[in-house]
Amino acid sequence: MRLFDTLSREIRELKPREGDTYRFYCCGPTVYGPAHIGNFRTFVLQDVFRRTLEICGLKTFHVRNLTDVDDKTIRDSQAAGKTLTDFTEYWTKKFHKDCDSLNNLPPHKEPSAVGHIPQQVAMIEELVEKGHAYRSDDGSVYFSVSSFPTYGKLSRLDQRELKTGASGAITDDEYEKDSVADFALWKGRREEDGENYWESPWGQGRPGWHLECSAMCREYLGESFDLHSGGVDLVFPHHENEIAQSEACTGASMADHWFHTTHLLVDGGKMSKSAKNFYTLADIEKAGFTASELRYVLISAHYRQPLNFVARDAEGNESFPALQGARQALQRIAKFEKSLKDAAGETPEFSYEDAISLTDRGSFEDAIQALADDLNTPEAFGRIFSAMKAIKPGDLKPEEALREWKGLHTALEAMGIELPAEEEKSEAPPEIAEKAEQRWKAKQDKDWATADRLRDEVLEAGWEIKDTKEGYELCSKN
RNA sequence: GGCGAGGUAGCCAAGUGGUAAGGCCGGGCUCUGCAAAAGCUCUAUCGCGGGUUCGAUUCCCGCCCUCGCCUCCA
Repeated sequence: MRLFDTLSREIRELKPREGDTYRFYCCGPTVYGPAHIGNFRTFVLQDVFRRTLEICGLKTFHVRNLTDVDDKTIRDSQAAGKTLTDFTEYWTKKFHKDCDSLNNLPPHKEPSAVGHIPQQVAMIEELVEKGHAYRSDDGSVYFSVSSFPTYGKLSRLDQRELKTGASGAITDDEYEKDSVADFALWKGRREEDGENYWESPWGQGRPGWHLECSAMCREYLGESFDLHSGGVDLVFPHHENEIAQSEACTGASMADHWFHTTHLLVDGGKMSKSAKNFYTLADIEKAGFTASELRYVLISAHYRQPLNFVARDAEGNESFPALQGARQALQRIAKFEKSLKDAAGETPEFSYEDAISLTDRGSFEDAIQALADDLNTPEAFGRIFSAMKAIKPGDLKPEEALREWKGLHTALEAMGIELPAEEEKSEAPPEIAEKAEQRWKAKQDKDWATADRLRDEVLEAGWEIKDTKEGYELCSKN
């Protein structure tokens, strides 16, 4: 598999450092509220990345952290009148439920910042010892950027002029540091932190944000590992600072490869609560769409391209045309899958593990290859649809149909796409079923006026009559 | 201001130095009493202006526009 590397700015072949297991770290969510669809673009893409690696024959070791202590978790837990732990556990559960709905494989390890305070403190001690960090008067400890000559290599900081405080986020009276570029490894306890503090050699306080990832990477993946991942916005400062901490501490190169996903836009603009275009999975489901349909949309653009999530139609109504399109496309694939299944006669159970071990993907090999080439999900979809067009299930021998069926499922598993279940045919209320039956009789008698009237009545009641070769079907419109 | 990404059909979105995948929507056709469903099929010269080249959407230069980052936002 090949993938673009942010550090070298090249598409590079992925090779595990050790054995046949690819070991990587993904920056996870800060659990202080529901994750939004932009967050999930990243987490879904990371999941497709992992699935592709595994289907390409590698084993993986996937670590993703939970940030459960920072300004926001402390602030919002206090506002909610809960302990930090109760508060973050609540949002962690929500996050896991959403990931599950979206069909993301759970990481092999999911460490949390609060669960790794000793490791973080130990790392700071090493950094202080080695002269890369200093304590300030308020009990905080800062990383000295000037002590780390290659600082900025990931974000090409050496080539930028930092506009100090351009984001408006610096409030330099809060903490005392030598240089604006320095960042906190440990934050001295403040009044507003309440009971959320830990003991350390520098007094009571809590770890800085960047540090947790460095400490947990080291704990579970060692000094050097295969790949580190996150959204583009993490390139600077978060990942830059992680590199500085880790490499200053261990002297070893932190990660061989850096994988960053570009942001999602909503209706061409940034998603924000004030613009009322801020969506969570719950919002999508409330609007009548499924997590699977959202997943389709989230991987419909290449990960290094901005993805424009269209929520409003040309009239400005919030009708989610992107999700409607996804629904149609998924239904088309589902129908094709059904026709392959019919042509094959019987089809076996086919799990993700089966997909990993399958070597003959038939006509869908091309789709897998598109994923293996810099995770080109839109190209993969294109190739799936092209293959579907080329295959005539009715003309295939059962064994050929089975082969294509397995190949299709493998391509879908690689992207984590779940097909919609077949439409419910029965379960219509008796009076609807009765009308449909009367309509069928009228049709047999060629009494078109009566037949059409009954069909319209049934339709108004929310059920659609579809004639088939043998008779008719009743489908719920809901 | 600095750095980065991007502008491809109504919408979404791949890709390529030799005249552009795929999906949605829409049109046409087939089938059907009609309809739905299904199948087939049609719809772009790639932001603008130069340059390099036999030839550029693809390379270079300039311009316009959009988006992101510039210290705790995936």
